[in-house]
Amino acid sequence: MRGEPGPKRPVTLDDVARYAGVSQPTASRVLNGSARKVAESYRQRVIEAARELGYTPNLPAQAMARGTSRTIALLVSLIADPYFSAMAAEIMKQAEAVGLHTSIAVTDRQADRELDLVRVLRGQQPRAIILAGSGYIDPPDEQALVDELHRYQDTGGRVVLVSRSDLPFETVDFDNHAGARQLARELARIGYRKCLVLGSGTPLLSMQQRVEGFLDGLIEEGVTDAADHVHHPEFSWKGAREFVLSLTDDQLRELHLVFAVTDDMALGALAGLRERGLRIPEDIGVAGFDDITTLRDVVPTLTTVHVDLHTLAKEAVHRAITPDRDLTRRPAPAYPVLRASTPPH
Amino acid sequence: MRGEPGPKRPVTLDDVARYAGVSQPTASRVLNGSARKVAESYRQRVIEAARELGYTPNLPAQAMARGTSRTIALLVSLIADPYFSAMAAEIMKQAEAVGLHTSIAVTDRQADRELDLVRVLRGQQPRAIILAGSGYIDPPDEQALVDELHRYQDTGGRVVLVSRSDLPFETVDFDNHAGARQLARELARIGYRKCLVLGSGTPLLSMQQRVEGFLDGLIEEGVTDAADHVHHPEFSWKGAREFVLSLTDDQLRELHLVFAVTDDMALGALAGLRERGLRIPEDIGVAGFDDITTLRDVVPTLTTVHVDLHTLAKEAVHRAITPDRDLTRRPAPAYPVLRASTPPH
DNA sequence: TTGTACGCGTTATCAC
DNA sequence: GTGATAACGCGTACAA
Repeated sequence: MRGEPGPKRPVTLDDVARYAGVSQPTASRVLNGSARKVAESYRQRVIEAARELGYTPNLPAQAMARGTSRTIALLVSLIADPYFSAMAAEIMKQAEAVGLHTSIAVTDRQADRELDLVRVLRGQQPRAIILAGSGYIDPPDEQALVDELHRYQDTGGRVVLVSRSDLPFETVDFDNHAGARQLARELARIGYRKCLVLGSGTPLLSMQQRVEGFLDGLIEEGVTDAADHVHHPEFSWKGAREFVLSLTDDQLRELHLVFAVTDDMALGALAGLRERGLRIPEDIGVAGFDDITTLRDVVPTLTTVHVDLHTLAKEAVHRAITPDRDLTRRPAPAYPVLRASTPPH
Repeated sequence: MRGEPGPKRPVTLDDVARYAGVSQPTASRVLNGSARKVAESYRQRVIEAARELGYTPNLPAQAMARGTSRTIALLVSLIADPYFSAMAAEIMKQAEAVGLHTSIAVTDRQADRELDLVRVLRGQQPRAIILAGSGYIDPPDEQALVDELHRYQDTGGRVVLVSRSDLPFETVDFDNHAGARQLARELARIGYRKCLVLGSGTPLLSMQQRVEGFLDGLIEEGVTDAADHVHHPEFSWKGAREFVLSLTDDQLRELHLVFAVTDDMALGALAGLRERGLRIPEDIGVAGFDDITTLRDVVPTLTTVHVDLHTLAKEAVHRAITPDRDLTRRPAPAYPVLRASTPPH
């Protein structure tokens, strides 16, 4: 049975020390300190006492005493999104691998929330702040955000941008251009030439790189009018679908392929194309970018560009904990994966 | 240009107070305290000083001084999973609505990690610990976990289980039984009678409730041999697919429907059925449970049981911050949504 | 209403 | 090696 429900005081290092019959600093050295210059007999007693009392270090207290925490703060725009949740999971895993906990905050795509959250996160005294992804509904008050991050940086914090570069801080990203270019070349080689390219209505460098990479790839394969078919609908499943629905039958009929800069948009386009009575892939091919895992059950399986999240996350965490600013940009690999949505044309 | 890169000290409340020409407690009262008994003139000066200096409260310090933080800790088994990420997002949103930040940790389905993480989370001194979802690869050392959580509870922390009830703590869950029962009744009414039921190989109460609800629903509609077709493959997409692949053609042919206790498993079954040459829904219907949003692009659209995440998350957060233990169990709604994967049979 | 003094749990700097 | 003692930034009795 449980004891009295009256909230007791948590077990502190002091309790452990007293219980073990040593001084509190000694207990600290055994349990949390690095230099192990404690007699083995004391050592054992302290460890035993901690175990018996169920001691857990008070992290806030440690953070304050040390002046730094073992936490990295992660700011993502969405979490209930397969792409961002995969990204968050990978970053958390990498952080864990180097002994860091991760605190996540979600902006929900609102730029003003981003500023507030950075402020809060900064208050957590994290080792680094990682801002992943972007895409806003309202235009960001960039200057205020930059100021806030600079203040954080000035106090020794590290700021790392993942898959975005709209702010003047270190960035890690995929090789968007190469991935899209390679995809375009492979598709062109199997007969896809008339391609509709759906970029992002929101100006995002990563997405622009994907558009340009795709166009460059087509041009290299001799497709000359590629740039004529680039559009920038709203950056979402909905936006892509609605754009496709807005096309005329004639416009649709002459297309070989729709390439969207994200899988999400590609699926929106796919939904729209089907609503217009087109069969995928018999009448028109569809390709995306990201290779979201949860799309394995979509039929037909989607041709896309696989991005190496693992490498990206590793690089991001590496930069988050490495003080010297090695500005060598090593984009994470991205390579095309051709599937059923784009059979040879 | 940035100033000297030499890490400066973060701005403290003391700095703000000095800058504003007031004492530190006064600054505290203005910026963080609740009772607003500060002269308006001082008030203004403090706020202005804080703004100019870019002050952010040191959360660890606040937590220590107050003895409690404004954080709730969330422990989920997976984050790169549409179901859990949706759950996490909703819980975070609800927490935010009551002014609480959320700290997420991921067990990656390893029970031993769960114990470690609870220990770490406890160290954060959160207001509450919410454990969402379950499903382990290795069997949990339940007693150690329970002890750890009890210690936390004894110091005034709150423990809330979401969608699991394998531990002796407050639980919030969906109305699994009613949702599955209703689904079964609706399906039976449109002709589905020979139903294969895929439960969870891992013993989980929620999943068992779904199985029983479904069977009860069938029985109410006059299907008598319902219980004969219940199986418990590994609790995953893979497990469901492999189970379906292990069936004989004869067994498959006589089925009208496959019901799996999660959408994830339903899709695994669907993949397996297709590999066996069956057309969905012409040859056999498929239904799941959860109504994962990201499945909107699956063809045919999946019949499932929609779960009201919003209500569940709200209830979970409510319990996490409400001291009195109101043990009235109010399961969150779950109701069937019939889609293309189960046309009238 | 405002300021002084102290405590929160921990680490770090010292003497011993 | 070990143990006093002083920080760390903030909240809060208490006194003024």
